[in-house]
Amino acid sequence: MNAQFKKGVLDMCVMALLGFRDRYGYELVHEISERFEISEGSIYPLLRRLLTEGYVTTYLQESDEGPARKYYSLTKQGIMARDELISEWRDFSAAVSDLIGEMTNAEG
Amino acid sequence: MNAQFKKGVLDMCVMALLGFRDRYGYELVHEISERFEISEGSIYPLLRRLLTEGYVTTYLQESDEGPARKYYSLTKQGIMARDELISEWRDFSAAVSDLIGEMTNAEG
DNA sequence: TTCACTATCTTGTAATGCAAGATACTTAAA
DNA sequence: TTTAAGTATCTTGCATTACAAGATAGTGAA
Repeated sequence: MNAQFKKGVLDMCVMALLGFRDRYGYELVHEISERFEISEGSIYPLLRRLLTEGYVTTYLQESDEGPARKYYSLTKQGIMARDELISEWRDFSAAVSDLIGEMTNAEG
Repeated sequence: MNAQFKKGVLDMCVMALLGFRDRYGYELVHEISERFEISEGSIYPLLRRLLTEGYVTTYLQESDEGPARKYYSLTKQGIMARDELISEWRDFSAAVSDLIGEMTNAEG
């Protein structure tokens, strides 16, 4: 999988998942991995960025299965950023898919 | 428009356009600009990369309207790279759109 | 001669995914 | 006891790439 495709999209996916319910980093890695390849080295720095930008807040919660989990919760700013990203993604991915469709259908 | 979304996608779009017919840099900038925002500072270095990787060849052609145009032509390797990228893009963008759809429809 | 348009190219910066590795808790097998 | 597997977080440094900004240069019209 082309790593470049994921640039910017990962933020959006994480925020979309957090919009549904709070989640912790490890959970996000596994959740997204069901859709496409992703590594922990991408998610943890990304979550830190979202925190710095005020798009998420965090709280610790103990677990019976291992170390405490750090849950992430989407803020109002996060919701707005997410919605903006999703809107841009829809326009952009549609434009790209159109272009590809036109160029490959008409190919000589 | 989120610049991050374009990472990797621009290569694919340029190669898709070149798969239809040979084009020169300035032309590509304007062609792609009809679909989404793009600048010359992205296209010319990108074309140089494609050349280095053997995905395109070039030839000069004089013009009545200004300086000579450098046309880019897709090689067999370029065609294979393009097809691979397009296949990955289709899978990836579908996965992302699905995830977003599921998370925003079911939102509380 | 000045401007607009056409056309190519370079430099430096910012952003971000990821490999690799460190740390630490729990449980179960050897 | 020791070892390993699974769960969980975090950091460092690297590679890639879009783009702003600016330089250069040809053509044709005002």
